[in-house]
Amino acid sequence: MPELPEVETTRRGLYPHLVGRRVTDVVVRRAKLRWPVAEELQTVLPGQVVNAIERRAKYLLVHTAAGSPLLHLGMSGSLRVLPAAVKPELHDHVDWCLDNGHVLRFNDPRRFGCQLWQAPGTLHPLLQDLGPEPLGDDFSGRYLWNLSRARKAAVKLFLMDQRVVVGVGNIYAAEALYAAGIHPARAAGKVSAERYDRLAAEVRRILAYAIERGGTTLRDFISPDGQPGYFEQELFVYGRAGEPCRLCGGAVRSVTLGQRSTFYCARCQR
DNA sequence: CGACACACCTGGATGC
DNA sequence: TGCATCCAGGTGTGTC
Repeated sequence: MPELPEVETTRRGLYPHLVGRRVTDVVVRRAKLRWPVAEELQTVLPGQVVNAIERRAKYLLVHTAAGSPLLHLGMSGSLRVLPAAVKPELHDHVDWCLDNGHVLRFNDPRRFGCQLWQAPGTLHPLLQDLGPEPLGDDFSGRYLWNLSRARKAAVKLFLMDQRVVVGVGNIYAAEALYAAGIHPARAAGKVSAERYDRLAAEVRRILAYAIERGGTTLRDFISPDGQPGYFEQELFVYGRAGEPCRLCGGAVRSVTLGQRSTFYCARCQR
């Protein structure tokens, strides 16, 4: 369930358990993730102390003096810190053994995630073409408007393009467009500056709110429990095809855009 | 470049 | 109950 809020929640949850800890060993049970687990995870990481955990887009960078593991959770990945004695289960692909008797355990049924390596002083190629952080100062309605002028693609696909802005996945793209009153299939180049201002504001508001709500799942990193509960109740359109729009009562519709399900209200979004 | 289809993988829900 | 089909929160890659 990793969209940007979940990745940020993961970062915050891992921070107190990892920073200052030494990695003593790395156990790879299944190396074949989206890409093979980087060799450096086993040849360089053991012995290193974690200095910080950074999030860039939906990636996590675990900084050490010798380099930084670059992690992505894909569609189904999760990271937890557990006592080393807890037996690994199906799809627990990688363990980082820590110097306090715990392990950082990576579980990912679909294996779309990855564990790569960024050498000190370099920027990993996967991070090179990313757009601005949606919660940062470089992201604004004006920025979106400027970049979109010649674009014919649907505004939803534009918003989900990680070169345009990072971190907006299928759920939050639908929710932000709904909140901004913009039809997801509208050509990106035909959205006005004013409406992009609204859209940028809604993206920020919704992501920030979700991160705030994600905070309640921090305990999961020690004792796994249920899923974060914020979305089911708080989504306005995502996954609600056929159900009434919470504002106008009209039926929420579903269409496919860019091979992804897209939900919207035809009355509230133009 | 931009736009788009496809690929990667497993599991859960649904339908017959 | 068993089996086929469809769908899922991401994103790099290849083609036009």
